[in-house]
Amino acid sequence: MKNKLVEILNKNIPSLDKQTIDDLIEVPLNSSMGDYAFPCFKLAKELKKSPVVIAKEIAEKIGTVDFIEKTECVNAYINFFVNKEQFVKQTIVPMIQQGEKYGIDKSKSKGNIIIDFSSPNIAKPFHIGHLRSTVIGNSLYRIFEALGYNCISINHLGDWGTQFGKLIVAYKNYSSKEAVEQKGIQELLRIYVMFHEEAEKDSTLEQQARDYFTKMEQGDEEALELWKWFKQISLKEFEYVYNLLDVEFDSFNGEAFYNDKMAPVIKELEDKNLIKVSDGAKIVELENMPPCLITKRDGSTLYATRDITAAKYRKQTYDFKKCIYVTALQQNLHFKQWFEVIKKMGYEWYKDLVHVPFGMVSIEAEDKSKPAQAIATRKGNVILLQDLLNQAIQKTKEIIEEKNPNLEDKDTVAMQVGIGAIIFDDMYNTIIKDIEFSWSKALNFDGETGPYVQYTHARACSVLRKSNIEEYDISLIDFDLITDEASITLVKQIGNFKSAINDAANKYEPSIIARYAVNVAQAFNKFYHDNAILVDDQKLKYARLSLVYCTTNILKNTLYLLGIGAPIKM
RNA sequence: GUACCCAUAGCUCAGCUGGAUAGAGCAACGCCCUUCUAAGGCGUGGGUCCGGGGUUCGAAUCCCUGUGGGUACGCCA
Repeated sequence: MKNKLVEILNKNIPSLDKQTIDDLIEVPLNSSMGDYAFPCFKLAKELKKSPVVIAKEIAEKIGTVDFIEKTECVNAYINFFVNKEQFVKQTIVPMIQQGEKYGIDKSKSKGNIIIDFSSPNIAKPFHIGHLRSTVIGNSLYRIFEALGYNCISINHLGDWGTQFGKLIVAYKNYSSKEAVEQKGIQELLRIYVMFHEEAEKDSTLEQQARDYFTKMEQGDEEALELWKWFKQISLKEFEYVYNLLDVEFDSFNGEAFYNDKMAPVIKELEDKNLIKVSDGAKIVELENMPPCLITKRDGSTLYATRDITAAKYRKQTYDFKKCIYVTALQQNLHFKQWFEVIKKMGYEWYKDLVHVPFGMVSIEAEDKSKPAQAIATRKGNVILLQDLLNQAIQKTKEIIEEKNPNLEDKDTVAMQVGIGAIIFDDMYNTIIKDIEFSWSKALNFDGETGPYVQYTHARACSVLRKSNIEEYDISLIDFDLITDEASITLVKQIGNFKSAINDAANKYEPSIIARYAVNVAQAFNKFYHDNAILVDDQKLKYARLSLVYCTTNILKNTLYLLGIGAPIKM
């Protein structure tokens, strides 16, 4: 409908092209100012007339058009009031025709996009700090897939480095096979912390750890066996969390995977004359930035070396359209640096490397007047993700017992809602913002929250269920029965679904989907409150139900895009 | 010291590539369940959009600058 308006305006304002007109058209917040509005300020200069006069002239030229009921000039704005029936029909018809698939293109025809996210360190517990990357990455995966891309999720595990030397030494000194098998990561963490405590007293420990890591790099069987074992134990525990969160990875190729692939890349950098030696380390000098370190004095590799190598490998393997890295903002410089190195190597695809940074998570101090505490695994100042999720599930169970004790399959619903609340909360704000974790806020399910959206969806499902209508026949819907303010607002909102997805993708910002979901839910709840749906008047009932049906699909899909389940009862 | 990020209601935040009276939620207070799920809806109060310049017909939005907070700056990741 907007397109048609653009056509008409374009005919009457030849000096502006369609794109410009399209950009200028606004949707007023208040419907008393029309459904679309065109501001004439920009035309004032070239026409050398007051914008108010221009607005009037254009409005007169346009005259009457079939789908526009009324045109009104307010100051320099031309406000268009569209024909409600046509507007509703054009919005709703494709949604009914495409059902659940509306707005979701699963063709995977637009090429490959890699999303590198979650990437926890092996042998350390999964805490709320890891949640953000996981949840944001997963959502971006689903968003880009909905736009027709083939997404590849890569968990770039932190599974290589001196820390594993430390772990081996710690294991040998302070633990046993039985203890690790029984207690898993908890035991690994315990001995890792112990190692650092002991290392302060015994300075030879650090050297022993480095030696063990060197052994690993040289392929020492005993060391590698232990490393593999630690990795396995960690992965098993991570799997548990990923299952709860409903996150899947196409690849777990972490840092260790690139161990034997870095030498050729270093050679390439040397061949291209990009390497300089500084204090024994190999570096690439950059403009307006500190240099990028490629190898240490002792010749061993660094973070950037592995990222550059991984990027090259991924380009060769997947020929990606984009490679997206979801990591904390603190790593900004690191990514800027090595992206620049890729550029200097002459690869045009450096443009397709995207860092999606997010803000820090800290933990609210018990005494709220004091500053929040940074997460510190070694100091024990952590909130384990498992604990958080379990608390959320528990809280949800209590609410269900109170509000809907006869609900069937309470456990499944409690899981979907409890976890949904946590996921939603993490992505409701612009991801760059820091989060100060607070139990009371995380477990609040009122207002703009995941459960609110889920609840709205369940409510809508309930109405559909009671209607006993399975399919909607467009030819039987009287669109002119949808006229009230609340209904029209709802139609406008659900009509924004596709642009919300595009917007979220362009900005790498899942919060746009989350906010959109709340907007739709609010519009639906208002509609639900104002309009009885299951009424005796069959025509009216059918028309309103068609709206409920579309809303249900939209809500379900917004939740899906965020990685959240949509229970049909709660 | 240099670079990057942030600053909007008591709190947490929206505000699209500048546009018509700056919006939600939480918290507070009041109202609405004999009607389709009250995890809901409605209402009230609450704002020098950090300060100062500039660009513009028009700035919370763009530019410059100052302040406050955060983060990062060669052998960790």
